[in-house]
Amino acid sequence: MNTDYKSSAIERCYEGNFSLTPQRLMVLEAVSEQEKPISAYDLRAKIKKIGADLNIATIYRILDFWCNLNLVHRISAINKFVRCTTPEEKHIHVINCCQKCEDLVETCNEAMGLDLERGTAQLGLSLTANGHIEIPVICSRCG
Amino acid sequence: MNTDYKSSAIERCYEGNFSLTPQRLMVLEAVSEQEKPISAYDLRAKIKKIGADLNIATIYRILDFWCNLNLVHRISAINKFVRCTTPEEKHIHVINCCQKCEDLVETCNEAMGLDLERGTAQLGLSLTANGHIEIPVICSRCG
DNA sequence: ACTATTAATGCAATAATATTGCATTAGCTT
DNA sequence: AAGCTAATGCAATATTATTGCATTAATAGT
Repeated sequence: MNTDYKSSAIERCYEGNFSLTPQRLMVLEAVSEQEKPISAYDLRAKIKKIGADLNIATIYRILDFWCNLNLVHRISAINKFVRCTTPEEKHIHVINCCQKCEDLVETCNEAMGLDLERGTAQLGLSLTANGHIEIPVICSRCG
Repeated sequence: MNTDYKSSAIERCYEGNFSLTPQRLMVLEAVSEQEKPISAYDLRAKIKKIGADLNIATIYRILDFWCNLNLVHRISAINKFVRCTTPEEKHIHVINCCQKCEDLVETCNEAMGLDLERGTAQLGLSLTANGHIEIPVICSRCG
């Protein structure tokens, strides 16, 4: 877990008055070590290897916690979780997820975000601030 | 199930040389009667009420079939299925799904589609033709 | 019409994902 | 230290989805 990432976590917990418990930190570490999205159960197994045995409900609750702080994203197309690679920014998180290899590229494409915002506004809808957008793609390696 | 929808179904089966079996039609009917997304299990229950008892595996397989023909979309954010409301068009399907009530608005916003395509291309990725994009929104009623 | 072949469905078990309610523990506040 | 609240533990269960193999239906070739 790089410094920026950890400091983002500390900062957001501080701002929101949430406690940065050992379990929460452990889950965040484990997620952030991964390049690719990981399932809640696999994450649990991974954490078990380093000696801690968290109940699956705890795992889900903690993942949920970090998702709300936007430090983790749930990739619903594949029911897996991944660290946010642009935690320092307040923006619309656009996540390009390869349909074949599950590699992903997260961007903070301003134009894309604005276009989406405009598009939804035209329909009388509002883009949810905290959500992220998943784009199904084929990456260069798989294409 | 309106006429356009049914004719799209017939046409696509014909073109792809797929058979339009009673079960497939039954599932398509049941999905298309719904405004809101419905889960595979609820769909099964619904079909059961009108006298047919399809195994859950069959339900999934058939939903998958229609998803591939783009007449049904799987809304992965909520693990539910919904009829495509713009079946006649070949375009990028943009589905705005309300985070609260699960109401959705499907559009074929050209600008949005093009912008997404451009955005992914810039990253060396290609938007998958058959995929759809889910946009998390809050609808006017829930906002 | 008959047979061979393939596609679709049935069936049952099971895998994978996620949530619930309540008990317990940990961390703050006074 | 006592009281309060938030977090976690625990176990059961709900929900979603897939698998392998058997059976049936549809199709094509003769």
